[in-house]
Formats: sequence, C-alpha cells, structure tokens
Amino acid sequence: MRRGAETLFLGSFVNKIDVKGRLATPARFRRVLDLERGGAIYCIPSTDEKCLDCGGAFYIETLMASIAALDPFSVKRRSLERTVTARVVEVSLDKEGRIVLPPHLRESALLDGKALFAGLGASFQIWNPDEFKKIAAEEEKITTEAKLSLRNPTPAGAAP
Amino acid sequence: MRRGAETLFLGSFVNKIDVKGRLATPARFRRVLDLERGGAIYCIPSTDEKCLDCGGAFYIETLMASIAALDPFSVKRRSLERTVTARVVEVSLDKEGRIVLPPHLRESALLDGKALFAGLGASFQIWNPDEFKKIAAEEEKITTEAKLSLRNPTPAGAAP
DNA sequence: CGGTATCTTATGGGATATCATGGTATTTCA
DNA sequence: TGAAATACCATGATATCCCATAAGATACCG
Repeated sequence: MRRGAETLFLGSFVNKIDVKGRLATPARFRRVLDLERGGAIYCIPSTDEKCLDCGGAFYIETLMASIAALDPFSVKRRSLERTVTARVVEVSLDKEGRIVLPPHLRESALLDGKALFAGLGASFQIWNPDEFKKIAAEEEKITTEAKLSLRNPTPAGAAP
Repeated sequence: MRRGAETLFLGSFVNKIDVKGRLATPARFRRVLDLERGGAIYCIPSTDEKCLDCGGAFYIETLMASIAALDPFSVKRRSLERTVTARVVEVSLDKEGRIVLPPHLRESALLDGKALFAGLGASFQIWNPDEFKKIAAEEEKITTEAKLSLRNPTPAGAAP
C-alpha cells in the first residue's frame, strides 16, 4: 500500500525520560498519530532485537488483521497471539504528547534516561540511543552495498 | 474482519484473586466489554490448554453462530455443542469490574492467588501466571521464525 | 536584511482522578 | 434462619490532567 509522506514516520529523534518515566513523542510523529484514530501508541517488545516496535491505530489493526487471517488452531497463530497480541502495550499520550512506558518495556529495550525514536515508515521503533548506534555502523555497510548493487546491476560488481 | 484497536483485547495483566474469589478485570478489557453489549464475560474451559477462553457478547455470539452453521446431525456439531456451548459460563461484573469464577473453572485453569489476562484480539484467555510463563519461551522462538520467514520469503530457509 | 515577536516543543512539578484491592453491610435463597 | 452471594463503601498507590517555563524555531515587520 502507498501512503502519503505526512502519514509516514520519518527520521530519528532522541528525547529524555524524566523521573516520572515520561517520554515526549516527537512532534513529527504526533502529527501522523493524530491522522490515525485514537491518539494512542501501541508498543510491542521485539522478540529478536533490543527495541520496541511501535505504531498507531493503523499499525496495530493491520498487524492484528494479519494474525486473525491465520488458521485459528495453528501453532503459528497461537504463538503470534501470545507473543505479539498479548504483549501489546497501549500507551496513551497526555496533553503534551508524552507517554509513560511500563517498567518491563523499559527493561526489555534497555531504556534509561534517553530514548531514540526511529521512523520506519508505517511504524517506528524505540531504542536505547547507544544500542542503536552499535547496529548503525553494521547496517551502513549493508546499505552501501545495497545501493551499489542498485546502481550497478551487473552480476559481477564492477568498480565505480 | 477488521476491528478498531479500541475494540480489541490487547496486552497482558496480572491481578489478584482475593479470599472471596473476586478477580478484577483489567480496566482496558472492561472498556472493550462496555462497547459490546451487556457487560458480561463468557468463559469456556479450554479443551487443550490449561486456561479459560473468554470474551464478551460479540465473542460468544460469533462462536455460537459458527457452531449453528454446522450440519445439525454431524458428530462434529454434537461434540462442539457439548464441549463448548454447554460449558459456557456467563459471569457478571460487579460495580468495581470484578468477576467471581466458579470453583470448577478455577480448578480447570489451575488458578490460585493470581490470574493473568492475555488479550488475543477478539477474545482473551485467563491463565495461571506460572503456566503461562512455561509456554512463553517456546512460543517466542516460533514467533521469531515466523517474522523471519515474512522478511525472507525464500522456500529453503537461509541461514541467519 | 536585521531584529523582534509569536508559536511550537520539550521538560518540570503539583493537583486530581482512576484503578486494584480490602473490608462492611445487605440481600437472596434454600 | 443461616450461609453464601452480591452490592456498597473505603483506601493507597499509581497514573493522568493541568499549568508553568525555557529554549528553539518560525513568522513577522520595520
């Protein structure tokens, strides 16, 4: 599906987590959440990365619909329901656009003091900024290679 | 079918069962029950897991309709009628949103002291928190594999 | 183009409401 | 009438609301 740029989560932002555990959602992300219904954020601890997968109503409804489409008695569906659906945390935004992440979410993403919002288009992730930096270097290499292969679609990579 | 996020049972919550057998329904679940009619909870002991399958009016009506659609004289329908329909327990919420589970339901789900509500979207389950933890690790692996196969839809599983 | 005003944004702290839970009173039904 | 179930009220912890402020960005205007 194609979405307008104003409905996409784009860019990265680092905000502070205060003593009460409050974390301001980037204004740019708030605007796309407003366009979706509700004004809540849905967070799921990733099973394979040290971060939270997040999105608005549209994101979670799409995800839930894809799980609901599976065979109700399959092992796969059961697993997804209990490790995804049952782990979704709905956090509401206060008037200032802040959220409060429950302790177990903060622990699972190693959050402490600061949090990084990374826009992924239809969804976004919340990371410990240091953890994010660690994977960034590795992924830059992969991206560079991917770009080169796009520019030079020859089987054997010709030097630029 | 697609449902709005506010009508879905999402997330997990652990509440205490007091000496009188009362168990508070999570506020988040109460809100979706209110949206459905009645404000009662329908519980069915699972035939294959140590838990209770639960939902509101919408859940039970959908389930009953799918059974009613079966051939009236089939073995399958007869079985479902007696292992599902006949075992449904309707429990009402008090003013504080608490339910009281009859003894045979508590026993069938090994409930004692604490109960875990696990949202599954259109329905939810009630578990003994320890029993739920037991299946979590295995199901996490299945979920991670399911995610990877979505990202890398190759027939032969590529090494990670 | 410079400088000021205004709005937005992120952050801080105090007041208020909600929620889970415990206890007491009242009803219901055998 | 007596026991169990249900309705009603109390409370502490936590989360939500509301107002305040400072810094940055943007707009406006001389």
